[in-house]
Amino acid sequence: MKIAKLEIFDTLSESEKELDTSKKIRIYLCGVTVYDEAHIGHARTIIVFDVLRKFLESKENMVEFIQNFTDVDDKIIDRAQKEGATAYDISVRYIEEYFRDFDALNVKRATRYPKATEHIKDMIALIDSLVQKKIAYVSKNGVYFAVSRFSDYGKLSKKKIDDLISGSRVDVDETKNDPLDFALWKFSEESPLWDSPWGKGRPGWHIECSAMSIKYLGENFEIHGGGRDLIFPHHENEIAQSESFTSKPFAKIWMHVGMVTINGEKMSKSLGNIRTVKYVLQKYGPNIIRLFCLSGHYSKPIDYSEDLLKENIVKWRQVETCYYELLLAEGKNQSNPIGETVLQCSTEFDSALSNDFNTSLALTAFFKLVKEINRLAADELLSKSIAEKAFPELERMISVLGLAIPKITSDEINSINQLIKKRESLRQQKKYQEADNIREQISKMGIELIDHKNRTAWMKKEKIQSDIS
RNA sequence: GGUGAGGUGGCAGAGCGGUCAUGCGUGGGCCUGCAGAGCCUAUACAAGGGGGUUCGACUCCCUCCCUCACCUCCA
Repeated sequence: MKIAKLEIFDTLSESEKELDTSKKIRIYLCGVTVYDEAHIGHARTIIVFDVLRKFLESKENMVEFIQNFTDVDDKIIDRAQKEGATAYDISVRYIEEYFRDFDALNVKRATRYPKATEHIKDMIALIDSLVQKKIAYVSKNGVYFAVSRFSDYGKLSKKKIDDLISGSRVDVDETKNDPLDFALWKFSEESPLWDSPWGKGRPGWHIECSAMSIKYLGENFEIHGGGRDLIFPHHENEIAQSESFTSKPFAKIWMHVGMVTINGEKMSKSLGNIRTVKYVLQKYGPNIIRLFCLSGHYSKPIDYSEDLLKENIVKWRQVETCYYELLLAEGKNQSNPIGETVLQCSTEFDSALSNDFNTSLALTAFFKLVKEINRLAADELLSKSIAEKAFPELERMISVLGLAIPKITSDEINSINQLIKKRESLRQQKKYQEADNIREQISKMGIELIDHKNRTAWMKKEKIQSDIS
């Protein structure tokens, strides 16, 4: 079933804009510069877009999702020099690390991950066109985009050129015609470098996204996204380059994700307050991180704290319980006390996400269903037939949110069932100590028993290091 | 200084011109051999300050205060 109407707040027009879902939805997300470990700030942006994409796909939309790797950059070169490695070595290493982290976070791989270094020709072609149009000029240190030649400059970040100049902290560079002009191509004699019609060197940062998004998604695609901190100058410059090149509006919707803060301050390497994805993954696992990252509206900042992460452990346990209660439900029950709730929660879930992608409200709907199922389960009102109604919808929400229930094998199931039987008979004989020993034994397999009045259910618990219980 | 986003109960966090979600936490009770899960119930002056509009504002307008982000690289 397709979504009736999906609206996303567009930074450029400062209003909610309807996403055209009549055909393939093209999304370009500015990815990471691969010079170091990814942190939770990166993770939030990428998880938000991952859920957006999964939501769209769950609604039968075709999505083409492109996320770049910036693999040529001053930071990469610095890092390489420090380590006596090549820039290439560094970027290859951190791309590998990237996939290790984000596969573990259950992020679906993008349609493709273009790299800057593999698109030098496309960038040169774009720059060349701008030079021909006299929108870019060749100077002593490189090729620059002349901001004065693009009258809409500042439209995305709502900045006025005069304000930018007066408040500017940019180093005065006499070789530029205007302090605001930015580099499209930087001359250099040191590796990594490529030939260009203007001289050896490497591309500026912004041009890669213009070149690659246009190449893979066309000149006017649906959504261009990234962290809020990219609005200026990165996305502003992309607009200037791209629209000067194509003479068409660039992305239809600009979607920006709020920063992850820590003690109220932006998480960033330069402030030295980052928590790497690896660190948090090890302590909390992917599901807790995802619930945390989706707990507030994507456009607002979210403050990292271990207390909040821990709060999500409780919630995650409820999801696991719910999943297994449905999985193991048995027996017949004519009445269906849950059909309405399922439909209602499902509708609320979709409408929350359709209304500027409100994951916070969507989670409320999701947990409403989870709690209702758990309540029925506790009262032994779940039956196979009810489970069959609720399960697909629950699984759909779980998969849209990108959560992953720990898998269980049929061998495990068999041995668990046997142990439960044994424990049951011991309990009937009131041999509680022995029964508890078996519960302990099962618990070591990562299984928690849930005693109901007439039968014992169980669930497989994800191992979470920071879970005190 | 400029631009933008915010300030909601112990914490997190939505929506909304009128009945102020929801979750976590906390108190009491129930269920259980115990534990977990679950249930019932209670809990909070909730809205940064001050004006205004309105029959009525947390929600609209003005003003002041505060926080954060961007203006250099940044998701």
